[in-house]
Amino acid sequence: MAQDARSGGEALLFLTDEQLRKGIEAMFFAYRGFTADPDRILNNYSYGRAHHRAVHFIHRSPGTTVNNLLGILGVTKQSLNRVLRTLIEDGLVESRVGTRDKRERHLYLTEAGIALERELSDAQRKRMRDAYRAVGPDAVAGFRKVLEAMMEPEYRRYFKSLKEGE
Amino acid sequence: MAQDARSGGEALLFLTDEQLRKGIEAMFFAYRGFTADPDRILNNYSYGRAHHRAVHFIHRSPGTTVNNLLGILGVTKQSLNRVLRTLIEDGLVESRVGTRDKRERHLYLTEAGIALERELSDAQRKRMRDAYRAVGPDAVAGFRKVLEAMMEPEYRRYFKSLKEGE
DNA sequence: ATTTTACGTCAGTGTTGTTGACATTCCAAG
DNA sequence: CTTGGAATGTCAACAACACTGACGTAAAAT
Repeated sequence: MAQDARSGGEALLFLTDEQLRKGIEAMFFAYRGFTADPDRILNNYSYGRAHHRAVHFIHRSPGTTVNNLLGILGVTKQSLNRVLRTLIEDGLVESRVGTRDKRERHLYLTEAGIALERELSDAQRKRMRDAYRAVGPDAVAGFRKVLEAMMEPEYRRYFKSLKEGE
Repeated sequence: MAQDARSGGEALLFLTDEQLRKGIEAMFFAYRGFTADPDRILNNYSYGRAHHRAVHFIHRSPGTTVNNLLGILGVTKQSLNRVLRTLIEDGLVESRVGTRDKRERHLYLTEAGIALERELSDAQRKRMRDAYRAVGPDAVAGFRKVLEAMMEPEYRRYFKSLKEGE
């Protein structure tokens, strides 16, 4: 891959292969930090990240359908179903048959589910807040811009649609 | 970003739970984008992310030992060993007994290993470069700052030690 | 000589992803 | 109204990859 940074001069120095590799590794280590706290908590409940993701997005969009969740999470419905089944059995998630379309199942967190979601997101938010505080608003704005630019277009669209107006 | 730190004396508005949640979700979707290209490539070789990580860090630090790699990757030796064994069997990685300390195994990429590493990192760098280009150097600087702040201290130290001087 | 370190391996388990098969429900064409 | 296909979700079996625990070998450190 051409080292196009050279041709542009000083202004593009942040695009050297070396800089990009640092960015890649930073992403790797940061994501581990990002998931470390929830992972520890989930371990106590013998749940995994898949449970966390399901709980998170059900919390964000109560009443969402299984199919909806599939699109967001990007896994097979069978994989999601296993996770949902345990969450339902354990009384953290409630599944209601759709009234308009009885094929659909609408998903809601129970009180216990809300409690777990809070425990997880409190921990994750704390890490995010500490990081944000350490670097200041301008850096945070840049952080968010790069993350958005890195998403697959399909999910970027979804993400942006959430930003304004929920 | 609709709200900003400047408005109405709310210097900390970017720390609201809502803003933090957006950051968390951005991280989730971005990381998926970040791994999407390598995942597709690895699929052709029937390798997984674990192989990618091993290949990446052996490439970055040729001659690194198994123990070293364990520390960086944060997995058990059994887990790493399974991956290394297939990479060695497939002729992508070479394991040489240490000369100074014969207990150690020093790991190197073979020609084939270097080729795979290049294929993977070209794809990943391209995504990173496109994202960087889309947002500009200031945003990238902020991105990097937040990522560093989000790492576990132990790995942040390691990461920073790589930044200067390799 | 004994202990510790580095590495490899075998066995067992759990989470999470996959495909394949199947039941239910909706809807539209005949 | 019936029927066939599409959509939604469930169950079963399997693969990848993480984990723990136990054991073995070799070499370095004490």
